[in-house]
Amino acid sequence: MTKAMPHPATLEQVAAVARVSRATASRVVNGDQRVGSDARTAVEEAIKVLGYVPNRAARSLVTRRSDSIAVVIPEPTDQLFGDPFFPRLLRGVTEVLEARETQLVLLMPQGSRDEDRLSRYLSAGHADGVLLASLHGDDPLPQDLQLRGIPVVVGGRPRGSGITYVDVDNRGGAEAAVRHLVDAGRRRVATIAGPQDMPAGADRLGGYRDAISRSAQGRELIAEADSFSFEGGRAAMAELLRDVPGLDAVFVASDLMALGAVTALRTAGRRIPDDVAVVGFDDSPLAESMEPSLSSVRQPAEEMGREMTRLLMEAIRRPGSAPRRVILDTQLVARASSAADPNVEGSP
Amino acid sequence: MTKAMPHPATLEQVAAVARVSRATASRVVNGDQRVGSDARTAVEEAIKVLGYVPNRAARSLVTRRSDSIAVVIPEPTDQLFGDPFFPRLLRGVTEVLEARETQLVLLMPQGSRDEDRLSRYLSAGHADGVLLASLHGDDPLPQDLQLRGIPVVVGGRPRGSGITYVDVDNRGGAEAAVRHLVDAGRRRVATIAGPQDMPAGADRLGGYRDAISRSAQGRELIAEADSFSFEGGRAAMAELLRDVPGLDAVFVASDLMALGAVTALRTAGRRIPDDVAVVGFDDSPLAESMEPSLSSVRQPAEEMGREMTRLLMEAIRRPGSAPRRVILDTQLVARASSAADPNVEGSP
DNA sequence: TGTGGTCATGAGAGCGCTCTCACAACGGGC
DNA sequence: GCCCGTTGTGAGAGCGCTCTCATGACCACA
Repeated sequence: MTKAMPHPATLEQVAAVARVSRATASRVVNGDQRVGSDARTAVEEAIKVLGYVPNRAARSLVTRRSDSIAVVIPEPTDQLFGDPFFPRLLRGVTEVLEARETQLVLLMPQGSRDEDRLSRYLSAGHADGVLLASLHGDDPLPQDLQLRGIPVVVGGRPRGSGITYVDVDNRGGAEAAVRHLVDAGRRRVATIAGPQDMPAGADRLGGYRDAISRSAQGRELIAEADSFSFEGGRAAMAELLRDVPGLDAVFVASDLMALGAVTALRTAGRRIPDDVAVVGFDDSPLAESMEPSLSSVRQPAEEMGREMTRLLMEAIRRPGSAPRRVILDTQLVARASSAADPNVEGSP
Repeated sequence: MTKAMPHPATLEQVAAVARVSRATASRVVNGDQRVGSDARTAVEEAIKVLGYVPNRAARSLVTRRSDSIAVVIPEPTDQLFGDPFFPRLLRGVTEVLEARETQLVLLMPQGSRDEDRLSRYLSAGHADGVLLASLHGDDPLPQDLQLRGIPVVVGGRPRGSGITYVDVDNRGGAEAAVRHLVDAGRRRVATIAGPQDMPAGADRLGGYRDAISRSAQGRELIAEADSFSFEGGRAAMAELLRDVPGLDAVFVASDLMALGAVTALRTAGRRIPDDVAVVGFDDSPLAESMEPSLSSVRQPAEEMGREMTRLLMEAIRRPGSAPRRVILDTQLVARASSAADPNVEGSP
């Protein structure tokens, strides 16, 4: 079954076949311009014939680059994403790396022992840079690595400063969602906010406030859920209905919470969107699946992955350059749950 | 900001500090038993003092092992999983690799050009083995790699034979779900099956058939959805209600389809679980979130990752050993949607 | 024809490690 | 006392590559 696998071809062999020196062959492989066209074509031919692929280990050994970057995903991240945000992010990362012939090494530390190992691993220069997926709370890891001179880019707004990061425009997305509701003629737009100790939670609430302050509706109508969960959304909606029975729209800071909110609204006998319009956040597959389909704010996960990777490659190329931050636009996807109320539409 | 990063310590330096030869230092690092205790402690001390971490590139160069494995996730996989099956699988993989000091290189080929590159990359020996996440249809990749002598383990049942793979017990899980419904006193248990050209779809339907054939209910009540989607589930449920208005339970081959089915049941005025009990498959976060909460069959994603990795490491250690297959147990998580019908309970 | 410059090419060192082989020291069997 | 095996250690080759430096060919200009 197992075929005798001959050793992969070496540069030496390529050179021999092409009747040039190893140095010249190396130049061709690495795109050095100063090679005569005869030699170049001969080498290219030899590479094709032998199926030559450079040996990364040997190359790394001398260049002191690993041509790979590490993607670090700390423990509880997968809890956060009920939707495939995560595969999408990775997809974006691989897309950019692919073109750069760089490898993605995935690290998922669980517990502090793993984090130690990770720290040692990274300081040993086994990765040229590090991508840190949204960390929980005030993780010291990015600062740590930065101090060690290892390029880092964080996904999501980190606590500290001086760190390059990419975030989605949570604030702007929330603001757009609320504006959408107001523009549709809703007069009492409430929000169900996520936990305020998470940047995403706080920013989305901020966006709601921005929009309300610019609207005719004077009062803010806020219920804060203690977690981005179904039950959190349900409870917060029940609370809102008790305090503000007359509300006619609600912006919910996550789709899963929105599902909970919709359940509570149904229980209370409100029709969606006729009585109450609902907009969620994330645009998870859930959103399209709900009845009625849920309007939601879409996060550009792939683009986030791409942008993080671009910034990291840049930081690797130019060590010591100033930290940067990039905020990516979100996009409101309007669906049935926030369709304009036919009774109200048209009235001033 | 960027601290001058001194070169990481080399084995040579460790040897010098410990006053032994490089060879002896190497023996200690690699756990060779034949080292005197004096030398051993001296080297260990030196390693600690210098913060020595072996250079993987140099090691790989001579051992011809990469001490890394590739995890390949072909394009459309993320569509399939609305739930975080995928992060959980990777978590399991990293868990095992961690202990083996092996790296995980993630590859997400998109399109055939990427697959070519991937093929070349892997044949160049840049990974000691390959983990293939559930592939779509009859991907030739596993056979390909196997022929090239590269150890492969596939997640999910592949089309061909002679390949080591790990799968969850789709059939058994489905059978348990249906049995659960029958045991709860349901008399007309239907199923909404997934696409039959996917192994998971076919196996889950097989499980339903097994259970029905062992039950008092003679007739199989089957509707086949054309995809594992919300809409597929909704349409199939509507069809079932038309053909078999008297059904009192339904096993749905995925949670997302179950959500669609529940919607259709509601529209038809059926109460859940009083009139119709529902059980899904996947136990995604969705299941717990639904109203009523959805009973579902849980897949051991982490364990799948762990087992795949174990098998791969084994295959790497012993090249040419016989292909193996491992089927992991699924677990029925009973929730409100399949609670025993109070009207029926107790009656013979 | 001599001189300086550019350009293509090759020789060779050396990246950090493992592993084979040689060797010294020692102990026991005859 | 001789030979054998065992055990701990070191010397050194060499993995496949990049990159510096030297070399020789060629051209332009004086």
